[in-house]
Amino acid sequence: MKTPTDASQGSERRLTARGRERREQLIAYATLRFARDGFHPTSVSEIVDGVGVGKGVFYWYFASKDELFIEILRAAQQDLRRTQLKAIGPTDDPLEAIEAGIRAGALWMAEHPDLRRLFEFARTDETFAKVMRSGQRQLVAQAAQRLSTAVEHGLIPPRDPEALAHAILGITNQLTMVYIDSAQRRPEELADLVVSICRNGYAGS
Amino acid sequence: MKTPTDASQGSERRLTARGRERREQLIAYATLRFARDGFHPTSVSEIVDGVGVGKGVFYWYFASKDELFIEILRAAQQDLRRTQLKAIGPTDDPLEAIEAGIRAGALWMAEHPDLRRLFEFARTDETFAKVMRSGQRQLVAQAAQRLSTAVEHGLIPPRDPEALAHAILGITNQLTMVYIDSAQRRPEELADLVVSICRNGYAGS
Amino acid sequence: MKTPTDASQGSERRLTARGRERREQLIAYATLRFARDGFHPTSVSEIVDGVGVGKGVFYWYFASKDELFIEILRAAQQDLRRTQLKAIGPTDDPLEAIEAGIRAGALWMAEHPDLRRLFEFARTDETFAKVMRSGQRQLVAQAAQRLSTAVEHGLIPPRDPEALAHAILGITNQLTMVYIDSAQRRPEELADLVVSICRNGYAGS
Amino acid sequence: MKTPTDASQGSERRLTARGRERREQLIAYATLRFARDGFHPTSVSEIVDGVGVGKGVFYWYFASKDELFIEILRAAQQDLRRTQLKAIGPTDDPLEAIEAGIRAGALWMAEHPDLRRLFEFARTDETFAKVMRSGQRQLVAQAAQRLSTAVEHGLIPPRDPEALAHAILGITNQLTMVYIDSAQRRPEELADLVVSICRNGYAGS
DNA sequence: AATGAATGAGTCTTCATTCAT
DNA sequence: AATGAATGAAGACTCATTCAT
Repeated sequence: MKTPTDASQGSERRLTARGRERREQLIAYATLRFARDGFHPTSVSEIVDGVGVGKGVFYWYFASKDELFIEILRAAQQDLRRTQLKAIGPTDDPLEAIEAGIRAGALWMAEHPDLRRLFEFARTDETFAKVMRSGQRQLVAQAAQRLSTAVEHGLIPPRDPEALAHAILGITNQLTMVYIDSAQRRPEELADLVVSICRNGYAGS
Repeated sequence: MKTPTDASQGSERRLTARGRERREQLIAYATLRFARDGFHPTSVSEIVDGVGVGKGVFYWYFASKDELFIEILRAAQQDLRRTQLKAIGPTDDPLEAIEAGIRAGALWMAEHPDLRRLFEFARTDETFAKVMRSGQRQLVAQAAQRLSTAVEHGLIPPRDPEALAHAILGITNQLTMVYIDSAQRRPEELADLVVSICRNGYAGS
Repeated sequence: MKTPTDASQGSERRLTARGRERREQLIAYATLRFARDGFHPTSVSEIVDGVGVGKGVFYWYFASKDELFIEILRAAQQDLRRTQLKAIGPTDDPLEAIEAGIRAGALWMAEHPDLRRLFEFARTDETFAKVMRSGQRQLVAQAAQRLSTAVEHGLIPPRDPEALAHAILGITNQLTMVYIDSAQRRPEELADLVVSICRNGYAGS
Repeated sequence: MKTPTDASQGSERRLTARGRERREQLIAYATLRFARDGFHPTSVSEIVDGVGVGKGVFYWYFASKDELFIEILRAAQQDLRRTQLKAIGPTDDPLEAIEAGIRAGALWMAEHPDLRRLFEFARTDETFAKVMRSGQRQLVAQAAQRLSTAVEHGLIPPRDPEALAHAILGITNQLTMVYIDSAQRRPEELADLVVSICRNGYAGS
């Protein structure tokens, strides 16, 4: 019925330099607050007040609170994937690639505790779980691919590569959450720990 | 003229049989809805409507929505711990105990997908994270204790037992989430998978 | 997704005597304000403030502002139809019935200027036009039926009875609007005038 | 720097050819949307988006949304009156003039369904009712004048000419609304129907 | 124990309008 | 002439909680 206005259009509106800045400012501040207080408990009012702009500004840049959150999630997922790919680089050794991937993932999580929290919440809210599943699928597929190759080359015992990939994800999430949020370990230490446990489990040599 | 202390006191009020039933009914329905739609998106109105009672009933049995949720969380955590302890039984073999604990944990998660989802959300909301941390601390302590023993006995290589415990938790959560919610594996299969990966990691024999 | 709450249920909720009173009070005041200031310009806040209750009360009794308006329209249309039928009574003479119908319609409009204004607006807003069309269809059908009978009996010259019914409606609306809102004529006078013009047009004897 | 009087002055600013075009474009599109969706539900944003210009443009050409609407109404009323006068031409026969006026009015309404809808709404909103009343007064006065003459010449039975004029208006509005919006009759047919009913009522020969 | 009614702060969102460029 | 950005009051509606009965 109604022609959508403002940011509600599917395509992004053309923004000036100042506009792009404002947008980033809003995203940054919202990320902070969503991570600290939760998505639902953080109101749009608090966000615009925190940034020091009028309420309309928010809706000039984002179609809704949900859309902003989804955008944050998407960008973060993409950044994680890219960081990981860059870290792995052009290796031929599958085991090396796997380890590099795990390490890069753990480091990213350690260095982006806010985004990690958002991921965690998003998985629990059906509105955002969809987005998370799609992103996670890609992440897991990448890892599973490399694990599969390693199995074929006889470098690791045969086991469901997808399950392994998920296990790695679970370990990374949990250890990052516990040891980074409590500041008990530095990112590099943490990454080493994650790699070691992923590789050997509790009984491995 | 009755003193309207209601449920606000920490101690539970004395309830008739019917009262206890009502209370359970409310808890059960709320758990369902919190798991399906999320805690914040589910209103008290929806809960009482779903159960078919007036709004006052809710506040007769629970001091607040938050308190109800906390109670659900506490009871679930306790049930998980007890289930695990019972499954382990009076073994002397640390390795056996560890495996039994992991298996029991995975099974419990697989059989209580709603509660698992609530756990997941609760960890992301500062209001409930406190409760979760305390419960998780106990769970991890139990596991770490056994892992520590196994290390002392030379049954497994020396590694930070607490980190291992967390890793086990992470693997269990992640694999249960993925494979149970998507109905891809039966609980027992899933438990085997979790045990196997926890023990060996991806590279272990 | 969400189970509807409060008045959003299709069926009316069970109300106490006090509740029914409140409801009527809200309807009466809203009718007044919608008629005086227009539907869109009248906010729900103004309505509850005018009645002296909290904002939630409105949504306890009505699912939305739109629904309240539709209910007002429906009730008014029904009242008009019933008033007209009662006024016509069990006549055998078609001409008499037609005249009685016109007179009753004009009187009702003259005595309910607020509702007449609401009708007028409702016809111009696609959200409510549907409701209006359905009510008007019934009204016109009743009149057309009687006109058709009169034609068959040779009491009036043959002309499209439905068109005649609409013409009667148009005359009634317009003359009531002009002469009642400006207080230039009393309802009975007005009704006589409407009947006379409907019967003869400008050139008829 | 220029004094930013903009369109706020009563007198129109001097516009270039391109400017005049833009203005007409905005008026045309706004008319469309106001008629289709209603005045209140159509936002200025939607209008400028629909035309494909920035928001400032609107306020360059019009002092406000209300003013734009009033201008549309005024222009339409003027066009209707002029069309009617031109159709009547320099007749001496009052009856012929009356009929020509009715026919021209009905035709105009049939050919401008959007404007007819706007008229209808405008009458129900106190902000615009003033404008409508003034325009309608002129229209009715013209018709009443001719009816009065016809009465004096003994061409039609004596009846309040102003009331007759309003009745004609009511019939025209109602029949146009019903039969044009539903596309059941062509404008010329409709005009014939209106003339016939206005002349004879339902009982006239 | 339980209900219907009520509260009112708070939520997200819209929108007419203005302004700097 | 025109644009993107900004304002902020106002809008409809929600909801945890309380209260009288």
